[in-house]
Amino acid sequence: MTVSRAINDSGPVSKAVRARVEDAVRDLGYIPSRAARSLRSKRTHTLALVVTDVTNPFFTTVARGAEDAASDSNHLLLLCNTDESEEEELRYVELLAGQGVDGVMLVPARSGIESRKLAASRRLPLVILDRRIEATDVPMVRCDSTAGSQLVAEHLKGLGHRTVAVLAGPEGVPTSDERVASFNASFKGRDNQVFVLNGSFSTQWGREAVEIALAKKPRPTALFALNNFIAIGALQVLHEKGVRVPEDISIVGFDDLPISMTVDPMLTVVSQPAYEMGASAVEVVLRLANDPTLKTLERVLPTELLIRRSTSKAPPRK
Amino acid sequence: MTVSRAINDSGPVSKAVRARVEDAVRDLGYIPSRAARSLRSKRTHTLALVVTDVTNPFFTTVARGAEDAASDSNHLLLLCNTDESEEEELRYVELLAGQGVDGVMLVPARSGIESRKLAASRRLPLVILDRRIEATDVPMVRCDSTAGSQLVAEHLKGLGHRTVAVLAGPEGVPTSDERVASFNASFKGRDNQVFVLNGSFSTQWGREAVEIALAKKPRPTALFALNNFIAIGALQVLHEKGVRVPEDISIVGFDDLPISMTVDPMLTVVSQPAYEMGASAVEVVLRLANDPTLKTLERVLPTELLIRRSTSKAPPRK
DNA sequence: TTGTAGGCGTTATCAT
DNA sequence: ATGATAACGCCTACAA
Repeated sequence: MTVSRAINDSGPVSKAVRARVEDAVRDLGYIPSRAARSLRSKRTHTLALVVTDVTNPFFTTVARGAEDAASDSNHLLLLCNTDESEEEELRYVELLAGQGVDGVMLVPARSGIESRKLAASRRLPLVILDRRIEATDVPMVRCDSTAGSQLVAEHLKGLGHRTVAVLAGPEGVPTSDERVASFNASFKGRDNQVFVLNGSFSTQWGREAVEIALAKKPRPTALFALNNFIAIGALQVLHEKGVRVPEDISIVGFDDLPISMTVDPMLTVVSQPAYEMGASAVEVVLRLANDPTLKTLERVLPTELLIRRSTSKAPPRK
Repeated sequence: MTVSRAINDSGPVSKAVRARVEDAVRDLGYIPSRAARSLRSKRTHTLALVVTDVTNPFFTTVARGAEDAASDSNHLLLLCNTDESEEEELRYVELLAGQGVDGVMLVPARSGIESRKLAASRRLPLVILDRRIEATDVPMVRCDSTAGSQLVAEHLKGLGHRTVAVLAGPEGVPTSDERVASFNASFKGRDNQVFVLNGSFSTQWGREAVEIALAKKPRPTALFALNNFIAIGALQVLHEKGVRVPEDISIVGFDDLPISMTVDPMLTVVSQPAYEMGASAVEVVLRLANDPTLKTLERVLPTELLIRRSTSKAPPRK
């Protein structure tokens, strides 16, 4: 007991004893057992980040922000990948609940309804990350996708584009649906036309989608890719086919690639503060852990349109 | 007790009782406490991956490979970033030891000597990842950097290059030193010359290093960047200055960028099987956890030289 | 087939 | 200022 007090500064300990304890700790290489501590305190000093795929530079950056913030507050970070699967998501949340993590930051595959129920029943602090869902009883940390899509719509309209193909993610995934909806709403106009192509958030789909888009009549003069992978897949195919960007077709992406990963950043994109999102989520989930009665809050981080060289005036119409 | 048996199939339980238990589990949403289990069993079903920076696509991919493998064997994965700092590394390993993780996969900042001592004294299964260190008592999973560098040396020699600048990482970091050494050894030749520029594994250093390299006399006709960030930084500056690749200068990188992240992969690189490395490390660390007497083994994965468009014949010498 | 006792390593609480 | 006791939730060993 005295040792415990000495180590944790959790009570009075005489100088002499404290010194003896410190010596012993050093000599024995003693490290307190987290398992035992957790058993007593119900705290594991561990947070979990559940994303769809860390391999996506956007989530990588979120993860780094989260790990830094977690580390600052003396927590460890568990990383989980769901690959957009609701079953995987639920499996992880169950595992994490049993693990007794202090909090979970979740990028929900769909509505996250099961995960939310489970977390609620286990009093597991849960924060929804990146994606907006229909719920008022969960804290959310996300970016302003709506504003981002609106900026894109304005930008393209301003350049005289009338026909745009939206290379979207899976129908039903909130991020994708939301971006589609707000783009549609803002782009609406007398003779403006939008083709929405739903697929997946992958390079492969970007490659396929751009082929489909190019075959549409009338042919779109601009593309709006709803995430970075889709944008890259599309650019690859355009490059291979010799379709010039932006002379022949304009393209806008969502989610920037880290500057440290591109030689010649030319893609006009909506960029999101990924690192801050991760850090912010940790802050929110820890606050929730310390005060479960916390009024659920929604933190919306600003997006930004970075206009680069992949967009230009629409060609004159015949 | 009967409940425990029912849940874990660890002893005889009558059909009737088992059913009742299952019902109760469902009704109550009961999930066993990992903390308590760990306290008894000394197993946490958690592994840790300690890298220098997840943000590096190479480590991102390693992490994904590790998480998939961990998940397959029913383990969770903790992620830690050291930013090449030995203190951070040791801090994490201590934390992880206390946490009682089942194993640690470590990309050592330097020699990892302190971490290894600590792990050994705590009987914490430890696998060294990616970097070769001077030690025979630790399992290692890494790529054949030496062979990779040799391939680069042969390739450049074959193209007639005589003067090469190696844009290296920090002196003392095994990966960097090893690549430098084996490149030097293989490139050696009558009037061949190598400038080694030590810095850090960052885009920023790539930018600086290329400036230094271009100022050298005689001016190098080829650059060898020892990781992907350095290569990108170098390419950025070359691009900005209008130095043409490969007409004016050839460049080779180490570590590929995921194909899903480049529009026009043009960089000749030594590519490493990052995903397999992560998966392999999990396999090794789990084997070690199950059999601490395991003869330490070294698993060396093959590297590959992907010749693309950033290298070409050296210009004729005056 | 089921149940009891005890201990894993901590720490809150109540003595001394 | 220090120590004894008990309990966190689980599971091994041993009865019944």
